[in-house]
Amino acid sequence: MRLKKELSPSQKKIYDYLKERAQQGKTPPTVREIAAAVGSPGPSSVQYQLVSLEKKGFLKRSPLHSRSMEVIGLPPIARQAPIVGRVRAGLPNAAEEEIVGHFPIPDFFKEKDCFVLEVKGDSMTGAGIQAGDYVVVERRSEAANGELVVALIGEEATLKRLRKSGGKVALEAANPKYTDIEPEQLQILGKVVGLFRTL
Amino acid sequence: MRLKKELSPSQKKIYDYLKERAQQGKTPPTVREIAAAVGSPGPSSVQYQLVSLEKKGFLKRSPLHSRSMEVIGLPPIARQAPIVGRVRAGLPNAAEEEIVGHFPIPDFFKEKDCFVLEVKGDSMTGAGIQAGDYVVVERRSEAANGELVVALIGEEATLKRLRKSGGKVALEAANPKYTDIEPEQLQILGKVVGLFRTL
DNA sequence: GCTAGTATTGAACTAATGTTTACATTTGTC
DNA sequence: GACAAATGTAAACATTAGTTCAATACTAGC
Repeated sequence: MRLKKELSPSQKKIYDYLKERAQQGKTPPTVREIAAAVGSPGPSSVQYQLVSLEKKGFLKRSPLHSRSMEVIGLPPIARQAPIVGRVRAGLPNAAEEEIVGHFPIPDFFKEKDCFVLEVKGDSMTGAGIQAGDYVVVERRSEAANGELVVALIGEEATLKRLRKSGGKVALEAANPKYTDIEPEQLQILGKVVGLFRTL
Repeated sequence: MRLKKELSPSQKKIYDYLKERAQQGKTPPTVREIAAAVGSPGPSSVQYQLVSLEKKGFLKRSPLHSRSMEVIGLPPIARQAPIVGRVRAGLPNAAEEEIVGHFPIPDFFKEKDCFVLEVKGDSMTGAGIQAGDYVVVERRSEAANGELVVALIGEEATLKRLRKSGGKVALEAANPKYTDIEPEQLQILGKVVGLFRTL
């Protein structure tokens, strides 16, 4: 997009202001707020330019509605998944988990119901997951053989690989230090779909 | 936060509606829009509840301004960094890169000027970075010994580990398949600070 | 210099929006 | 059942905000 060439200085000023507001997540401004921001004494000049900007395709507005302007071409807002500090037993949808923060997740996961966990131990280093990593977990109660899952064993949430063979179900660590677990009762909280690491 | 206990049904309806709008990135609604959404025939009932919600500390509003309500306690908007498809030579701040998308990045990087690259080759598998990963890169023109950097060699952007010994500078792959490079001209575009992988 | 298109300004107008008031209805409590 | 508090409704009011209009300056091209 080669904006600068097509926009007059005052149009660019207005456009940049709108973009800034949008990226900060604030409400779109009123015409008079824009006027104040760009140093125009009245709303009419801004109004004129807004029409121009809309004609050129940089804005979308609906007439007769307050603050109803939208900059075209900005990335949509990122969804945030809760970082749960401690996963509780019980309903997987319960809002009663300990939410210690929020983590933005990419569009791939748009439709999925996800939460984020900080990895504590070193039991999955063999799968490329280290302590301190954040894993994105899709909530589901079942998983296929070989998938990385977050499972609840007793009161503890653990990150393991699921192994199904015959009627048996096992949770396998990816670190030889740990031995496999074959729990009597297994509640799967979700499947690991993403991984974020700070370097 | 134990909302349900403290909010009447209609208050919760309004609160949820406001939260939904906010999380979708839309503009806050007008009192009458809320009324329509929750099935109230007029604006005054909603007005009454908005005052209650504000008293209870769930909202912040500034009177006499349209659409000026803000749900308290929502996570701030996530910053998005551009995914650059091809890094060009020249100014590191140039807006003329090929932006192929946007990627949300966590708060840690709030202040930094970042961009995101999709990893192409397998030259860094030894450092736990695979093809298909997305790396978050902080723009800077210098880096210390041992840091992972994105550097420009000729026209090509590559992901390597920087080695400085004496007066010499080398770019080291983390895969024995590749040999080190000691370029005559080295332009560092940034330092790798984060990594995202889809599993 | 002249003209056409563009940009700015100030004032006024109208629709939209927040607010208030008074009254009806529900809900909970004794 | 009676009362009080909370809630829902309806209509009017006041302010804000989007829009229009006429007048004026500014610029580019001839």
